[in-house]
Amino acid sequence: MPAAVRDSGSGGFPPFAVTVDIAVFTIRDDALQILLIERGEEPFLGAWALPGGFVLPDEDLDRAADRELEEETGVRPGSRHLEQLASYGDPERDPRMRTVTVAYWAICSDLPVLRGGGDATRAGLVPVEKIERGDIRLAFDHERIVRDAVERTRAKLEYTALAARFCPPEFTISELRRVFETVWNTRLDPGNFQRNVQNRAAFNRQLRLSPPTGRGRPATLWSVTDETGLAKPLERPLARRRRPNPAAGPPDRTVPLRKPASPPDAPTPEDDTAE
Amino acid sequence: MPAAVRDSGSGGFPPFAVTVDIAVFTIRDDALQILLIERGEEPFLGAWALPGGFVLPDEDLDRAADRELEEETGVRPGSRHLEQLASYGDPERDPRMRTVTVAYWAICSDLPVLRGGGDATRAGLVPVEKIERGDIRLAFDHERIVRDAVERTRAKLEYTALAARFCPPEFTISELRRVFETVWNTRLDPGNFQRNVQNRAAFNRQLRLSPPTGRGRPATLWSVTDETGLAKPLERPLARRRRPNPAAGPPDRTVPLRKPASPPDAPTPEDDTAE
DNA sequence: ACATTTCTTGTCAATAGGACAACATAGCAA
DNA sequence: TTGCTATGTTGTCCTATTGACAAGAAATGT
Repeated sequence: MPAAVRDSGSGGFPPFAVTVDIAVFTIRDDALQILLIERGEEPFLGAWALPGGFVLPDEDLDRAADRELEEETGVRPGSRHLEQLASYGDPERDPRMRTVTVAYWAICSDLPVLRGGGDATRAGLVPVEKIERGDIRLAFDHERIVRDAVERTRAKLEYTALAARFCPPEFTISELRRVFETVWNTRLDPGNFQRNVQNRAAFNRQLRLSPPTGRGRPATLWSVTDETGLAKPLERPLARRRRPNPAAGPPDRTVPLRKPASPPDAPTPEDDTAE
Repeated sequence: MPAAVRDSGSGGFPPFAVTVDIAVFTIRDDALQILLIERGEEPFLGAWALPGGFVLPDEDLDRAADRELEEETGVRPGSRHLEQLASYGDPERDPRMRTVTVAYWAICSDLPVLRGGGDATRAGLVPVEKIERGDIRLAFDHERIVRDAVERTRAKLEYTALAARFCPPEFTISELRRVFETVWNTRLDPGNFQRNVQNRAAFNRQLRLSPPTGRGRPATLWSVTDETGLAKPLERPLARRRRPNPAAGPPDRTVPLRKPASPPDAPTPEDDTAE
C-alpha cells in the first residue's frame, strides 16, 4: 500500500503546504528575548506567533528562512547566525490545511527596527522566560518550537563560539560572560571564565580597550578568530554546570550593559496582549 | 509580496510533496553500515537510495518515519533509536516535482531480515566508508543526507549513551568500545575506556559474565541504566580525540565479534552495482 | 607448565576546572 | 589628594579527569 503511494509518480501525492518559522533570539535588558509577530488574522487572531511564511515554489529552505528573516528584521546577513532547527508536521497543527513547517533559529546581536510584515501585524521582543512560564500563549505549535529552539541555543553555547553572536563584533570578556549567564540563567566565576576564553583559540585579544562604562577598570576588547566558523565545535567545550551550583541562580543586575536604552520603535508585548 | 502569499488563506499555497527518508545505521563485519534500497524506477533507476516514502495525509512526521522503518526493516521499536535529522528542500532535488524530505536517522543493533518494499526493489547494507569515499553514487541528494547523518551519529556518541544501541541489551565493555572505534574510526585505550564506562551513571554492571568467545578472560556484562534516556546528554561526555592520536588509525580486527555470520538473506551491494 | 589473548585494575604525570585571593585601573566622593 | 567602590585581570591552591602505560586476572591452546 505505501509502496503504491510512494511509486505513484509525479501526480497523486498528498499535497502539503511548507512553511518556515524562525525563532530569532537576542539579548535585551539582561534577558534572552525572542522576536514574535502578532497575528492579524484567523486562526489565532491577535495571538503571538513566530515570524515565518510559505516557502516559495522555486526557493530552497535556507533561502526562504533567509528571506523571511530579512523581511522581518532587516538585519544584514553578516551579523547574525541562522540555522535549521527541526521540522514539525502534526496533522492538526494548522486547522486550515495540512502543513509542515521547517523551523529555524537565529541569533542577532541587535535588532535595528522591528517592522511588521507590512500589513497590520506588530512585532515585538518577548523574554523567553515568559514563554517558559506559560505566561504568553503562542499560536499553532509555536510554543513547542520555541522550547526546542531555546534548548538548542543553550546547548550550542557549550560547544561552539556562537555566544559571540549576541555581542557586537568586538566585545569584552565580561559582556561575553553575561551572555552565558543570561542564556543559561546561572552565575559564572569571572576569573575562571576569563581564563577559559583566553585559552580558546576561537577568541582573539584585540589591542584596544573598551570605552569606559563609568565604573570599574576598562576591559580589553576581544573578537572571534574565525567569523565563519562560529558554529563549528570548539576544541574543548565551555562546561555548563549540571551539578547544582552553590552560587547559582538568576544573576541580579544593577548596572545595564552597553546600549542600555531600548529603541522606542520596538514595542514590547505585555501580558494583556496574550490570552 | 510575500505577506500576500503568506496570508493567502487555505487555498493558493504552493503545493509540496513531503517525504521521509531514513538513514539506518548498524555495525556489521566491524564496519559502520547503512541500509540502502535499490531503486526500481526512474529517476535514478537502479541507483541506491535511502529508504523512505511519502508522508500520508493524516500522519505525523515521526509516525511516518516509524512506519517506513518498520516496513523496511521489521525491527521492533524497542531495540532501536530513531530521531529526526534535518529537512532538505532544494527545488531541484527531485526532477519530477517539488519535494521536501524530512530526513531521520536510526541506530539498529541488528537488522533481522532485509526485505525490500514489497516490489522489485532490493535492500542491502553498505559500509558508510564506501559512500564517504564516493565509491557508491546515491540517488537524489541522499549522499548529502548520509554525510550529515554520519556526522550526527559520530557527534552523538560523544555526549549520549546511544552507542549502546548498536549492541544487544547486555554487552561487554569491549563490545561497546569497538562500537566507538568503528564509528569514529579510531583506537581507544582499553583500560581508560573501561574506567570511563564504569564511572558513568548511564551504564550498569550486571552480575553475569559474557559467554566465552574462545580467547581471553570472560568479560562482565553491562547494560544501560535508563533505556528511555539513551539520547539524553551524559553528565560528562566521552571525549573523542580531536588532536591527532599517536596510536590512531583504523583498528585491524582479526577476530569477529559476536554474531559473526551475516544472514544470507541480506544481500550486500557490491561496487559494480553503482555507476 | 607455558604462551597467548583479553579483561580489569592500578599508577603516575599532565591538564583542566572550581573556589577564592590579590592586584590593576577606572570613576566618584569627601 | 586620598580613599572608596566597582570591575577587570592574574595568580594560587586543590580536586577531578584523562592519557600513557604497567601489571595482574582469567580464560584457551600447545
